[in-house]
Amino acid sequence: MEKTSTVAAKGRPREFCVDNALAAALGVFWSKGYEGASMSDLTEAMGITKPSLYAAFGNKEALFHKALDLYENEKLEYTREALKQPTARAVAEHFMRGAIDAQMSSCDPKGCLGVISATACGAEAASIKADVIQRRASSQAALVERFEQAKRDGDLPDHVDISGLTSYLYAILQGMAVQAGSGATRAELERVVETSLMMWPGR
Amino acid sequence: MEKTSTVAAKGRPREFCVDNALAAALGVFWSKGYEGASMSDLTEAMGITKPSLYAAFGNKEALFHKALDLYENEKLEYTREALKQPTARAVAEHFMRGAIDAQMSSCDPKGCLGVISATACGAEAASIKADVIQRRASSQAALVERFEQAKRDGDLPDHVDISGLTSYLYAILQGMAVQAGSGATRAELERVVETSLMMWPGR
DNA sequence: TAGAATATGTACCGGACGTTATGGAAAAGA
DNA sequence: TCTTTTCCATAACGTCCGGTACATATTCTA
Repeated sequence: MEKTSTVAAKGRPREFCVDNALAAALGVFWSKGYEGASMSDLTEAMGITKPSLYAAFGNKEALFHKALDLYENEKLEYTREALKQPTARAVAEHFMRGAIDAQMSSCDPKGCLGVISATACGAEAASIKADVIQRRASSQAALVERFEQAKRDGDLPDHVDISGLTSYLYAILQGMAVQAGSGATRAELERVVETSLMMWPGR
Repeated sequence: MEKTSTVAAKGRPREFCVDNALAAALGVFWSKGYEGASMSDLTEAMGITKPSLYAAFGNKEALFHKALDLYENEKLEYTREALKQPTARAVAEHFMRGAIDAQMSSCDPKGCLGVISATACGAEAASIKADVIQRRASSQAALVERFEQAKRDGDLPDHVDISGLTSYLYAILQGMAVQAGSGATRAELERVVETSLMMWPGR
């Protein structure tokens, strides 16, 4: 007796687009952080009232998790693209240049939502922080796997510490996010990338 | 008619040690961030009441700036020590190993107060963020100067982008702080440092 | 056309926040 | 001892927080 996703809704239809509202909420969380974003900030940016928000998304925390899903799917697509690059070096370069585009987009807040949410330290953000850290771990695991493949390909020297190299690359990405959030220019971040690539093994 | 800092205070002497209280406040800010630290958190950790806190430190923001002074003087001493190292590589290594000690001390909160405060995004933290960013800029300028000296010493190749190299090293340090605050182990951070040193030019 | 079901806007809840007024206790100088 | 100064403690202030009743409005089903 599963309800096939019928087109005809029962009651009064909502007057706002859930996807648009969620995108607006993501923008608020991204620029103000989880705790820094008040319900008033959110409802104002989303163009809805609080009861509508609670009816559609549950509560503030659930809204954040959904915004984080959207962030991963839309803004972090470059990370999945990066893993498909042919060499370890190209993977790293794609990661870093993609991070610049994502963190310095003129129409999005600066910095990385993951870094912002993981360094937010309030008590109420504990579950938020845990979610972000877990997502990062699985993303990092994928990169480890990619680098191990690179080593099998003879693309990375045998003596390389894969886990260390992965954490190292992530550290650069996170540091770039910190700097992007602190007012760094795109040119400055590009010089960080150039410097990193200068040091990267091979070529 | 300047009042020489007389030893004899007029009225009733305060019953708590200002330095100890400030150190306790630093611990709270460090682990909870500026906005995450409530006045109740602070007064409880400092062992004083709110009126005492306001009388001695002004308000929450002034207390934070003084805690930040203490943090720079005590916990970031290794950065000034690092600049005295003989080679650019030794400077970088001292920075990174010092960062591990500072960010992973067993008796201090994990991570870096500067990174935490710069990524805190609430509206009330704007002045806090500006202060932290400004301090970081002057610290970074000192490292640029040190690397320029290294270039003059023939210690860094001429083609190196000093500013890029500095931002790159800071990015690694900031990324390590993010990871330290996210539950990374000391061993993991040490592998980041080893990887970074593996790639560092020279030796 | 009645009724069920859902969305909306207003107005409000208890609680935590940073900050301060008040009142009394304690220690210094006279 | 008296005055002055500064301290400590309680309790309250006004404001904002996340979250919610309530009544009204709009759609579908029957």
